[in-house]
Amino acid sequence: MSLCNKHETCVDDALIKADMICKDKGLRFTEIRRTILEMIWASHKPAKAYDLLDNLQKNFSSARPTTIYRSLDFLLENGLIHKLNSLNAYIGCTHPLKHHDCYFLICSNCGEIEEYCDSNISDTIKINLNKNSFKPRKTSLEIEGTCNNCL
Amino acid sequence: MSLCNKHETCVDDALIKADMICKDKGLRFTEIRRTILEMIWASHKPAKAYDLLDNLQKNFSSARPTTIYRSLDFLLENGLIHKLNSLNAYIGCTHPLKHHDCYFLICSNCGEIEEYCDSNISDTIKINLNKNSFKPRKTSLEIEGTCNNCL
DNA sequence: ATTAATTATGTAATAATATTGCATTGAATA
DNA sequence: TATTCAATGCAATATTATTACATAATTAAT
Repeated sequence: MSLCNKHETCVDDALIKADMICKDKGLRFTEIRRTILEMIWASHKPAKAYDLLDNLQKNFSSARPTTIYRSLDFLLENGLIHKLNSLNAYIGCTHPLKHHDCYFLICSNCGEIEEYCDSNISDTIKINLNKNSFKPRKTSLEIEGTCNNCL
Repeated sequence: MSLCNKHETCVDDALIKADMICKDKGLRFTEIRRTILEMIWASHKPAKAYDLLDNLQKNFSSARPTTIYRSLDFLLENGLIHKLNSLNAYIGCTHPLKHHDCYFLICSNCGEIEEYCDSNISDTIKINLNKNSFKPRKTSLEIEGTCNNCL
């Protein structure tokens, strides 16, 4: 939690942004989807699908794995969350409006994730892919290590 | 297969290198481990654990999921293969001797993987992590897109 | 307003990926 | 040869994710 210095507001911010984005795109931000996004934002730790399911079932007793995965797909497709492939886990996107490439610093000591967007890195990758004539669609960069706080 | 222009020898090369590395480090490169590495190298497509299992059982009928995962762990730990987190699949390492950071170009059209190692990218990442005082241990960079050949 | 079309959810089953724990075998070492 | 440690055998189970088909809710068309 330490890397978030305004956790009281960051969840609300995320939900408000999500509302805007969905309204804008004519998407249905249903109660289930909203609840799942809220649960994901509740910590800065990566959320696991079946933990989300357990939680969701407190309010939506009919929830099943599909319920979760369908909502996760929705949230992923619309840039509201990211999947951390190396952890099979999901985390809220901090900038769903102006979406550019971003990567993740995963602290294996405290479990905290930092979404870090740096155009230097994206640019370097782009330049080198051009050299290699590869046309990228989706980049996943996950760096496991020890964070600032834990050092 | 197209990106490999000497497939007859590349599998053998990989096995010879693996032999050397294991001998050097005093590791036991058992028949099972060798067979699995060979199966992984048989294509430049990512190998799935349970496909490897099916294959392995032809020669080692007692093979079970643990058999595979234990060998995959061995091969991963010793830098002989990589795991592609975004695909839950495994691929041979092209330079197990001089190991530096490397990343993967995944063509979603033909399924081919290219292991691409570029110090520009690793350096840029390192510099930016230093700025951020994060101490990296393991970097996973996977780029999905369309390869040279398929364009 | 009513119907039709589309999207979201309910529900069950199952697939795909991976791990745990304990027993046994085999290789290396003392 | 006895001992130790590493590798494998084996069963069970945990974790992650998808498929298929039915029903309900929302939106769009008439």
